[in-house]
Amino acid sequence: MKRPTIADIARRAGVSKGAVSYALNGQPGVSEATRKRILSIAQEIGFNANSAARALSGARARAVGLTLCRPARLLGIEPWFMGLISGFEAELGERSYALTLQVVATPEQEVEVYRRWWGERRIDGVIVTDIRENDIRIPVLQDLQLPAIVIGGPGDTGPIAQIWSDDAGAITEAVRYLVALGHHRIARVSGPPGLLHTQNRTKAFEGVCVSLGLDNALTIPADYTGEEGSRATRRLLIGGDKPTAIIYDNDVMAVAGLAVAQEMGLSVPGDLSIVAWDDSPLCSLVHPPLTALSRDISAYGAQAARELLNAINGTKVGNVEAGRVHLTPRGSTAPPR
Amino acid sequence: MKRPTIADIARRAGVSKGAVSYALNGQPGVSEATRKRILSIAQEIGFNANSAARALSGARARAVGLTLCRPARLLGIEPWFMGLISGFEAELGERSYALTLQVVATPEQEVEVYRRWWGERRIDGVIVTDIRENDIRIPVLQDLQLPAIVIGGPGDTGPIAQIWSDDAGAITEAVRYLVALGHHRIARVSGPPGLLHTQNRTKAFEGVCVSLGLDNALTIPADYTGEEGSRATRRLLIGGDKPTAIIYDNDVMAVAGLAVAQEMGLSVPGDLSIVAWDDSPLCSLVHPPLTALSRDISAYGAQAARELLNAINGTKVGNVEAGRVHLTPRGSTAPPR
DNA sequence: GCGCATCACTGAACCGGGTAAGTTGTGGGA
DNA sequence: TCCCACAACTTACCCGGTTCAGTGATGCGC
Repeated sequence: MKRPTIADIARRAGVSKGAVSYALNGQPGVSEATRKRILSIAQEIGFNANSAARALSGARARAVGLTLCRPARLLGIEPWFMGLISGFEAELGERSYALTLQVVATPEQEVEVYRRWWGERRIDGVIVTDIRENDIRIPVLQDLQLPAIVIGGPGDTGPIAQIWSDDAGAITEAVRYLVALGHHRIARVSGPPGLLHTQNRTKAFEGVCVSLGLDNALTIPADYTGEEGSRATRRLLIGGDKPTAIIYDNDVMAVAGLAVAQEMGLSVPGDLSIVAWDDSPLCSLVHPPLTALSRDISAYGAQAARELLNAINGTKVGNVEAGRVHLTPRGSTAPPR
Repeated sequence: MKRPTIADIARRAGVSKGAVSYALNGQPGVSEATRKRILSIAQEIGFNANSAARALSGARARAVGLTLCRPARLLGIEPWFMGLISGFEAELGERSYALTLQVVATPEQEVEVYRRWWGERRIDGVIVTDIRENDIRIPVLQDLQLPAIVIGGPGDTGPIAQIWSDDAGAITEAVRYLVALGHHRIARVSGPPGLLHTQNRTKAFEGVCVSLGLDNALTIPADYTGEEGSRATRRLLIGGDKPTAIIYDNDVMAVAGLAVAQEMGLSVPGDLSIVAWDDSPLCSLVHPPLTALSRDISAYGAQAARELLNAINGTKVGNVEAGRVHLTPRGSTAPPR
């Protein structure tokens, strides 16, 4: 089955290729009558512009790239990325941009993928996640002049726009809530300490604990996986000065923490309160359902996609804060016994 | 920053564009010495072939497409798709094929996406999941002559190759295991009844139950979400003739079922044994960890990608069965009280 | 020494859209 | 009546690879 081209349309409409191109792209240079005729022929024969030809003639590839840099076993379970992806899609699909995905193991590989994509002209821009301090990807993107949007921050990303959510406000709300319930010994199991938003959260957590007079606020670093979440939880719960509440930096670790508590015969929330950062269906799935810091990840992704498309189209893009994070209390938090 | 092209390489090497193309693609027509010179220049200036130009000149787009047709809230949490994706990637990345993703709401939209991709020459082939009886996508793919591989089956997909895992063998193993533990009343909570592999599993489940003399084997249809998993579990557990073991068609519903049991004060595995189909980190995350029917989803995805690439390259592809499914006993199964 | 095959390359035509520059045809104003 | 402006096109070239038909030069057998 031969794919229809603008030449086919031109032949049937009795005009030149150029006229068809103008008509299809809403450019001036054709009469309204001709434009209508051309559009209806295009519709009739099911015409879709060859994306390669379009991309080749200086225009856009009409695709954006996303690299996923997580170990495979975590990728599957963490709802975060899929939430983001479905948010991107909602926005990209509408403007018929495609999303190109690549799973990588290290930031170095990520840089290589960016370079290749750029060289191949495969994409018009990229979405950058899991930003670190002095992230090696930033200078490369600047060098390639590849439009980009950074998810996570705030931090120093030079001219590349960022979008972030109010981590400090969120953790303040969570700690205040736990304190209001009567908790004094609150611990936190964090994500990878190299990540910028982990650092921001840690700073904020320590700040609010000091300001509320909690002196033994402890953050144990982990890596978002269930294994490390369990390990960190065990470490916290076998100590003498056990916390009565733990805040986890993602849902997976929180669920793992809940399992450890149950396994050790502790009652949740009686003996231990649990708060998960980033709500997801996972949190409501377990028993008791987990109190969580919720934000609309899909909307977050959609906003990021919009900003990226703006950056691609040359609109000046500033740093933006995404929608608010709020605490969703569920069964995993209560006053300590 | 200007992207290097083969013309740049040609100029520096003092040969024609054509010679460079032959050299880079390992075609005959250039001497070994010239080829080496050209390759080293390409390396030096960081050349990457423009994918649009390549795709335009009759060659491949070097990309494959995957549509995800699940409600957004399920997409995020079900590890299955991400497992598949990371498997595809492992294979595709090696041959520098890109993966293009699109989230859709209905099979009709999926068909439209296929048509658009094909018209735009954006992809060389597609991976089709969640196959149904008389699936509307099959005739469209045949019509477009778009290379494809169907994940799931076996079933009638005409000339399009399929890859599936041994569902019948798996469920037989699970039921035999539960019977050996002493269970007589075994129920199952299935995925959407419209899906081909749900039907295959249901048929096999009923078959093995009859052959083992279990007369009240009940399958309650659900849709893979936690909500429906909970609902189905409640329905099973409030009846008079309660099952002592439940097999769930995915991990999410199994975890939801576990939560319902705990909420109702039932002990797992004392009062109720639980088996999850498709193992994932989620199963080991909860307490007690779930006995599961494990298969290497990532390897499954990798194999599917290989088959698809074969189909794209015109190699005859037959239907294949993926690696074995095996039972991984964990803490959620025990003899009934 | 001649003819012929082979090698190593060149030149040019494609692929299918985008777009600048050129060409009509028409109407209006002076 | 002539000139000019403008709409409504057409023509031709561009993007950057791939590929096929040619073209010298070389080697080899007889």
